Amino acid sequence: MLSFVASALHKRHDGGMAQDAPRTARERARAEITTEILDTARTHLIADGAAALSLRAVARDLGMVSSAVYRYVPNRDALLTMLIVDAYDSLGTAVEKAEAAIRRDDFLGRFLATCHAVRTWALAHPHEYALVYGSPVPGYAAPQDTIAPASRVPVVLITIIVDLYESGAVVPAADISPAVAASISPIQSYVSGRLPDDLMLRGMAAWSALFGAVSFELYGHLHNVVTDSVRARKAYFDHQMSQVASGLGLASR
Amino acid sequence: MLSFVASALHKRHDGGMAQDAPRTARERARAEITTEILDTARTHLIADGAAALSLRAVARDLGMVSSAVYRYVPNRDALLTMLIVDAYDSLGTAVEKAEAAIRRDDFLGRFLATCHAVRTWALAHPHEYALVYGSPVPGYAAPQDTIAPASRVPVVLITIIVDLYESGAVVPAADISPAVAASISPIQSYVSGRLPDDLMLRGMAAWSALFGAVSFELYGHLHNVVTDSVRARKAYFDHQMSQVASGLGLASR
DNA sequence: CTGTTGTGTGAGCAGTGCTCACGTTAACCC
DNA sequence: GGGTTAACGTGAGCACTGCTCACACAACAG
Repeated sequence: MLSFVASALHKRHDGGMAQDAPRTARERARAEITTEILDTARTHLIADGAAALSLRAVARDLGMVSSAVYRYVPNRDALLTMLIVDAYDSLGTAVEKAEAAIRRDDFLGRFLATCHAVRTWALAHPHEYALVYGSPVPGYAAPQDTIAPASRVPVVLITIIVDLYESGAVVPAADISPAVAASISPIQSYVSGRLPDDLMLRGMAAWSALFGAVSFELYGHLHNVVTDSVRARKAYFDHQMSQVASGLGLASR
Repeated sequence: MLSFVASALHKRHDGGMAQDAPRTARERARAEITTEILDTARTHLIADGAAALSLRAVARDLGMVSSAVYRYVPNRDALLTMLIVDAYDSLGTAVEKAEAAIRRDDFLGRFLATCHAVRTWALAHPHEYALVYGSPVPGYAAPQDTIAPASRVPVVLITIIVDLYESGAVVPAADISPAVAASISPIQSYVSGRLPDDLMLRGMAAWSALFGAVSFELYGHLHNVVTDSVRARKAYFDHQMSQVASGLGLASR
């Protein structure tokens, strides 16, 4: 189940959230106003995208003066970071929920459910997807707070592959070159080498292909390439992900 | 060779470029200043990214007043569009050149050369790559001028696959569902059905996987996943693209 | 030579992120 | 309760952005 991975990844996150509820009126107000700021910021993000998100506009909507929001948010970048964490978490829960609904021994089904959940979420939240998987704003370095929520989808994917591997349904190739094996040591240390290099690499290829496909569709690169009706787009995506699945060793059907 | 595709795609482009040289002094000056604006804009883009590109700053660098550049460029979006076309063309020539250097019957070599050229160009021009393959700015619709330069890389990939197919080295599967086949009718009409649906779909998967991998690396999603030394990143990419190639029916070695 | 058309100028509008001195007000300690 | 401290809200202000407009001037066409 790889629960050890999930717990390790969420430790910091849960720890930060586990602060007891605010006691004084001021702390209550601060927490409330902070979430109000985040909510209206998210509304603006959804409506107009990250580039158009203005701190002053958020302040206006909340009936406060622009400089007042700086009591709650250090600067615009920090606001965006909070929205990034939000988006990762929103995608993460959507994917986890969809994947959990599939019978545990239906590995292909679990993989495809994950893919569909990612695409569906992305189509429903294009600006949030772009904020997270699009080009990072210049000079912006992803802070520590984002890495735990960001790894929720990869954890789901890895878990599926670990389960698949431990079921014995797939035999990994052994001939991975040392240089390639060394290159993925960071991620391998997360799962404590429970997954053979070959399978880990194939999983990462699937991960990369999944988000590549979603990004292409969302950013308009399929224009004049794939018919842009909802049905056609879905049929195309389904087929491509089945193809990716077979590359993972998941028999189609 | 698919030259009919290339010529069809570049017709509009060449047609637009084929205007005779400016005659009057005024026209000469206009052309010269326009390219000067584009050049310094590109310099700013390379240095600070698209979001930080300021029309006023470009004007300052050129020693002219900000409102003067509006005589040459309708607005900021148009400037960005010109830079997008530039970037597509820069990537396109880099890829075409790298692919052309490989023996024509070495299909795997041609594919890998294409992949490497894309990655190398992207690493050398991160901001231009992000402008083109990153999240589109909100409310921005890719204008007609960009589609021809944008298709240069896909044309290279398709050409490789057509050559591979016509060599008889790969046999396509026939059982593509009608819905999936219909979904790719736009791109199939470009190559006039010269490629079986199965191979076209596998080519598009490769295309999508290639840019997915490059984007992940460039946008920092491999952080804490793949060792971030140049060697490791290259080894990882090489392996993943070989994997993609074998999905295309290109025997690895 | 005269009119038209393209080009450069500077002021100006509306908006942005962010800072700062200034009162106010709530929480805390004694 | 009284006094101190720290958080909070305010409005002005700086430097910047995209973009428009009336105006002056130079180059071109007739």
